[in-house]
Amino acid sequence: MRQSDVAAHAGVSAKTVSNVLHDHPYVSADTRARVEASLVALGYRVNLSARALASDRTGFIALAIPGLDNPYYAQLAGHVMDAAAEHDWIVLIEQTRSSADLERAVVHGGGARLVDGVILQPDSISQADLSDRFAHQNLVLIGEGGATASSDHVTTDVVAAAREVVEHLLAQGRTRFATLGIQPHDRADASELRYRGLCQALDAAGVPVRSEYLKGLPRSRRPEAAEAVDQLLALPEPPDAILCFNDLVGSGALARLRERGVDVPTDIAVAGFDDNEESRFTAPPLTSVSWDLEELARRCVGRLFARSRPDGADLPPVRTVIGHRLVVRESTVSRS
Amino acid sequence: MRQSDVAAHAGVSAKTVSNVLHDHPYVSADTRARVEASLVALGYRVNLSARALASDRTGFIALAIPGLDNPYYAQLAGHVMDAAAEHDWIVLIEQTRSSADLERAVVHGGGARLVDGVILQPDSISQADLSDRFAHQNLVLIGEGGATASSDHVTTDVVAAAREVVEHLLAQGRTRFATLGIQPHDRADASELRYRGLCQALDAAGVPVRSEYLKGLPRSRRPEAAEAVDQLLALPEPPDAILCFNDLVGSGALARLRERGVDVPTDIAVAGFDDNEESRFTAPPLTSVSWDLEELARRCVGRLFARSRPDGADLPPVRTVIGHRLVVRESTVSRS
DNA sequence: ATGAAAGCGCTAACAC
DNA sequence: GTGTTAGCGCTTTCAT
Repeated sequence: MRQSDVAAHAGVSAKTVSNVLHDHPYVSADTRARVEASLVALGYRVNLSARALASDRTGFIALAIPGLDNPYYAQLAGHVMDAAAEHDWIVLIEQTRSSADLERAVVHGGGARLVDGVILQPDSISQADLSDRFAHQNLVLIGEGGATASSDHVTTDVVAAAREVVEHLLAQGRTRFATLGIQPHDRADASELRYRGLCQALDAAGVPVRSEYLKGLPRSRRPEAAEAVDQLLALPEPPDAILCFNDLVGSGALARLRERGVDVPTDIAVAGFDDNEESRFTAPPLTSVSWDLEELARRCVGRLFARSRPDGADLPPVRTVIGHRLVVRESTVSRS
Repeated sequence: MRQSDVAAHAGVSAKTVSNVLHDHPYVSADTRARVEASLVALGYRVNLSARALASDRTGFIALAIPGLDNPYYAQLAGHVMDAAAEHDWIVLIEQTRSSADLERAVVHGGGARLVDGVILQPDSISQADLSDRFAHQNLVLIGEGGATASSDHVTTDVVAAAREVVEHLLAQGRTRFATLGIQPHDRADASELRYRGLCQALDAAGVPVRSEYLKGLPRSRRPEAAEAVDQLLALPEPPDAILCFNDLVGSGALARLRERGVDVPTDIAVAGFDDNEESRFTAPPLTSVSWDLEELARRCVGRLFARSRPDGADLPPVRTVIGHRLVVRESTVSRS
């Protein structure tokens, strides 16, 4: 049951058992075989607590995300777990509920230094807020924020993505652009950066950005979208396109537009971000930006792994940008 | 940083520090105050690995679910994490991907006995398959299965729920009942039990169960539902009601019916299970069964907690049934 | 290539 | 009430 039991059974010392377990090079083939047989015979299983105490590495990493109720994060979590498993890491999921305090707590070390590293998707605190003195050594930031952070950083190019969506809408002849959950000077970087992409595309096309069309949302979820849609429809000249913070907002907006008898995309086109599976099944299916989440997860875990190695702590911070793809569906283009 | 450091700082022994940390009764108010001051001054944080090694309790519990990509499980996970936090437990999420092997592995002890207990939602193995010799001591089964298991068991009354849905549909004048992902003799208990409820309601009403209307699905998700819907529509006499395994299937079915120009609920009524948030936003909104997931989570964690106490291991297995509620929406009843 | 011994930070008996 | 002592099972120098 313990290593020493296995050692006794195999007629070797505990150290040799440990060597076998860790694929240590200097073990004779003969000894290795005997030890492995005993391992199996006794049904040995490491005690991870003991290993962690002795080695000062726990085998856990934390993934701190706003919440699992957003399918985007749930999917991300799944990919991170898969990527982590490749390095024999177990993932602890921490829901920050978009609380800045909880996000900071995670950066500080998450309670009781029981993780070898942290992957944090900040939502309420901006990159700039994560000043260097707070930076946990083994921290990877996910996000769309600027390159100011001193930590490793795996990000999407959300400005470009937003620009592409808007260019697509412009190509469909749209001119009155509204947003849901996307605003300048938003508490969340993610909102602000989408706004920047919008402006870039509109400025290039000479189409004005009209502030009465820019609606903030208390939370970026389906139920919150409905009221904002009502406000847009109440305007003297309603928009003919709505750019939504993410697909949850898009889903809520589509439902409300349908209730109100507005035809999508004829009257108003709608687009979102994240490409949730649901968006293939909404009425109509929702045009969205798809991120390469598997790549994102692999990169995050990879950075953590690199830093956890000997000398890894000295590596300079790396910024990685992962790809995206605009998925056009019938919420922006009528089926011919 | 360590307890002994705190002890030195406060001028007491490590044991006293430990006593303070554990709210041990016999500590003088004065000593307690001094130790707590030192705790704060030195920024002490327990080393959970050391605590786990010494106390033989890790502070972790595992939640084994098919996958986070189903919002039902994501929501459940959130509730379990909240309930666990009340007992200072940290939740390890294990995705079984509905693999019977992985589910069994979890029951066997989940890798490296690093959890104080396991909450398992079996999907591929039936309750009967979990024979006693496999039963982990601290195991709580979530499910709709029978009462045969020898472990603690927190369950919904899915038979009654299915019966209620069907009674509701019968009251709307429906007579030709189809199913998606619901069949007799299904590998999954969950499917079979829904079927049982269907039969009970139909038998009582004298409405026949027609086997050509019962469609199995490879997986209970949105994409899988479309093809099965096509098959139903191709029948000489299509159904006028579809009972879906869960809301994901319902969502996929609604999308396909819409594409095919079938009016819901006029031509065909559709109902599901789980009451995903999405179901309030589908076109039309989906009638569904809502479980009290928070209660479910609290009960599961509560059983684990009871068993983890001294003498808790001797407690007899408990079976708890949590409530449900039929949420009627426009997929079964036209807005007047 | 293998063994001996120390110690990771904490908890739990038992003594005082 | 508080201190002393002895491990928990593993890794890690350092010998051999």
